[in-house]
Order: sequence, then C-alpha cells, then structure tokens
Amino acid sequence: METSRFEAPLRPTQHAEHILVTAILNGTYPSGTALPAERSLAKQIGITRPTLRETLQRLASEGWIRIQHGKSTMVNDFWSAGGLSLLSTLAKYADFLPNGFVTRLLEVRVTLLPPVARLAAIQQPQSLLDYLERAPQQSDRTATFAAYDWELQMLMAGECGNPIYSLILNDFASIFQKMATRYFLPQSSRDASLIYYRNLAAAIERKDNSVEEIVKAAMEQSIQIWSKVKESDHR
Amino acid sequence: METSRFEAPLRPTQHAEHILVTAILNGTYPSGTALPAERSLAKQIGITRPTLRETLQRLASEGWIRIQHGKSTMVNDFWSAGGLSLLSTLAKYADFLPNGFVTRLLEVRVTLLPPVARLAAIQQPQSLLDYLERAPQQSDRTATFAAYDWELQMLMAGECGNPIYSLILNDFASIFQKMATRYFLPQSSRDASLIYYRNLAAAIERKDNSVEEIVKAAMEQSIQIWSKVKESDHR
DNA sequence: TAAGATAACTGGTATGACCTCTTACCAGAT
DNA sequence: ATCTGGTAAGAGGTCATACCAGTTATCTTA
Repeated sequence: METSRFEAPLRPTQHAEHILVTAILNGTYPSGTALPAERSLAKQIGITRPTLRETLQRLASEGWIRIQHGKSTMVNDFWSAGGLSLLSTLAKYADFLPNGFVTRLLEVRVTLLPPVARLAAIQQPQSLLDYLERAPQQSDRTATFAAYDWELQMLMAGECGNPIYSLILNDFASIFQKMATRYFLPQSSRDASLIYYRNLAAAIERKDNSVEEIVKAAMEQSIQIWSKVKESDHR
Repeated sequence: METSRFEAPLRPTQHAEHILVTAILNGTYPSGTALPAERSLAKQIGITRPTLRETLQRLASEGWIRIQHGKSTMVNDFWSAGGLSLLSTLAKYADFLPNGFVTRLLEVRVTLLPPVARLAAIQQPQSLLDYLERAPQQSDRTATFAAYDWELQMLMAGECGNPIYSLILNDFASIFQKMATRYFLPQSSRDASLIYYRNLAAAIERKDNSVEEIVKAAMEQSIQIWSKVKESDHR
C-alpha cells in the first residue's frame, strides 16, 4: 500500500505533513482539540518552526486546521470545514479513506459530467470529435487508457464554457489518476470505454441531444465496473 | 468596492498575497512566465523570505504558481491548473473577476444541488423539515436570509450521504456569502425564497420524488433574479 | 568532440531573536 | 461586590541571516 518500497527520506516539509495528517486521520489529534504550540511541535517533529509553518499554512488553506493569531491552532472536522483540495492530500494517505470513498467520487461525477458533456458538445463539437478520433487501441497499455480517459474529461470541462467545472475536476485528479490504473486493468473495462467513446462520438455528430444521456449511462456503468474491480482485487 | 473604508494595514503575508495575486490577474506576471527569484521578490515586496514563502506555498497549493526545487517558480494558467480553492482567494479580488462569473457559479449549482437535495430528502427528511420550519420572516434582515439560505444548502450537502458535496460547497462559501448580501436585498428575492422553502418542505413530506425538480426550478430562477439584481445595481 | 567538473543560479531549511494578539489574572476604582 | 484597566504569559507572526540542495549552463579535460 506504500507509494514506494523503500523508506523515501521525506523532505522536512513533507515529513511534517505526513506526521500531522496521519495524526489527524488516526485520531491522535481529534477535531476540536488544540494542536501543540508551533515551537514544541517543531521540536517534536524534528524540524524548525519556519519550515513547520509552511506546512501548517498549507494544511490550513485546505481546511485541516484553523490558525488564529494569539490563539492556539485548532484541528478542524475536515469533512465539514475542508475544501475540495483536501482530495489531493487525502489521496496520499488512501489507507485512511473510508470504504467506498472512490465510489462517492464517481457518484459526484455522474451528476457533474453529463451536463458538462452536453454543453461541450454544443460549444465545441469538433474539438471533441477530433479527440475521440484518436481513441486508444484495445491492445494499448493501462496507463494509456487512464491518461486518455482523464484528458477526455478535462477536455469536456475545458470546452463547456464554464471554467468552474475545470477547477472541480482538477481537484479530482489525484484520486482519479490513482484509481484509473486499477480501473483499466481488466480488458473488459477498456472494452466498455471504447464502446462509450464510439457512442459519444456518434451522438455528438447526430446533434440530437443524446450526449447527456450517453455520458450519464457510461458514468453509471463505471461505478458498477469499479465495484467489481474492487471485489476481485480483494480476493 | 473596498472591504473597509480605511487602508487597513495588511499583514506582510496578506500584503504579499495581494501584490502577487493582483499582479497575476492584471497580467504583470502572465501565465507561463517565471516569477522573480524569492530573494529579489521578497525585497521588492518589502518582506523577508520566510514570510514570502508562506504565501508562495499557499498560492502554489491553490494552483496559482508551480514551485520546483532548483528551477524558478512559474506562473500557472490558474483556470486550467488551479483547484476549487481558488474561489476563496478570487473572491477577495472580485474586481478582476470576468463578467458573469457569479452566474457561472450559479449554473454549477443548478446541476449540483438538485441531486443533493433529492438524496438528503431520502436520507434525512426530518432534519430538513425541522430546518425549513425555522425559515426566516419576510421582515427579517438581508443578512438573516443570506445566512439561512446558505445553511440550508450546507445542511442538504451534509445529509445527502456523500461528503464530497460538502467539500465543494465549502469552496463556494466565500463567493456565495459575498453575493448573497446583494442577492437578498430586494424584497422580491426574499419572497421567492420563502415560496421555495415552503414548496420544498411540502415536497419532502409528500415523498413523491418531486424534490429534485423543485430545487432545480428554484436554482434556475435564482439565476434570473441575480441577473436582474446585477442590472439594477449598475444603474 | 564528448564526457565530466564546476560555478552560478534557483528553491529548501536552520537559528534565534523580536513583534503582536489573546487570555487570564489581579489591582484599583466605582 | 462589581466593573475597569493594567499586566504578564503563551500563542502565532515576522525578521534577519546563514547554509543546504537541486538545476542548469558553462567550461574544462580526456
């Protein structure tokens, strides 16, 4: 489950992040309690205060903690106080993710991507068609599929005319990338996606407003596929 | 357009953020170009390097810039590389926001909130009904409406069973709060919301799957109302 | 000519001092 | 007794400066 097989000598700032996030996730620093003072915390972790503060500021901006001049730094309930940028940090500590978390993410995508695809197909149909033309081959590697699928989403978000969708997707990136390498492992997953790409291209050309439904169906199917992938991995 | 009437003496770290974000937004540091080196940048801004670095780390985690050891720090195209946490910083510099940006945000809400409301109404109907019971009065202040409306959204996101929706909404907070004080200024806006709250409560009690439609209609109406509010403000 | 050392960038970290805000506590005035 | 204002301790905020560590271009040297 580790990122690397060897104990990578983390840089002090990353080390601090690891210590703090792990401690928050495993309950060492429960939400609502105060974090140790910066001076003593830095000593505990074995780094200096300016370095620690860089990490603390980042964690605060993601919503893990709340820093206030004069008062001691408090641990937040990040599920209710955090921002979407939490996902990028959470992805690094996937062991602590609640069961079915990726499924929750896919569920959000079901509601989000279909309207985006619809808009993109209206605004920039040719751009999408050009990209779908270059779909991967059945024989291509897992990583190729993962990259292609991700970029398709980004393309739709970028062409839909509303920049906010891109911002949301960007925050999904870390977890999606991580999941995609498992998702596209079975040949069946890749086949399903290839069919989806073909159907999508056809729908865009027809210009008959079926894009939204097709994307929605594909996104719902992806949840099913993911649950099977998880199942087989656990055996 | 300023937050306070007086030139609030910004803290060094905020001052740096102001300088940098403003410079990025107005094109002084175009995306793709290199930021000045930390040492010289700190001198220009008039703060020390450790302080500057705290700000830089924050901006980097939001996606404004990309920091790499050894290389010089680059300015990102934040619309394509940034995360949703950008919104909280962007809200502070609303003057630079593209025209109709809030409308883009409301459009995202149209696709996002209805499914959330549907799930919440299924999972925790009583929680929603209790809250809708305490709806504000027609005579209540603008701020009261703004707070109530915001908390209703947060409640639905919190009760829908998928924590990711809360994370997204949290990032919307800064801009929404800012907009709400204008939105709820006209009596007609408040009347429309009161009707919405009543309809929503009735739909939840009926348990006939009409919640999603009602919320969607209300969200679409809010876009219309907003455009009128903007219009009248510009006169 | 091509491989390797080197120097000059850049960001990353370490020290230790000092400033400012918050809070609790306590003396003095009401 | 209670309110008021001062005071000190502890928290985060900032500063100053030195040094460590990647990156890259240049300048050797084989």
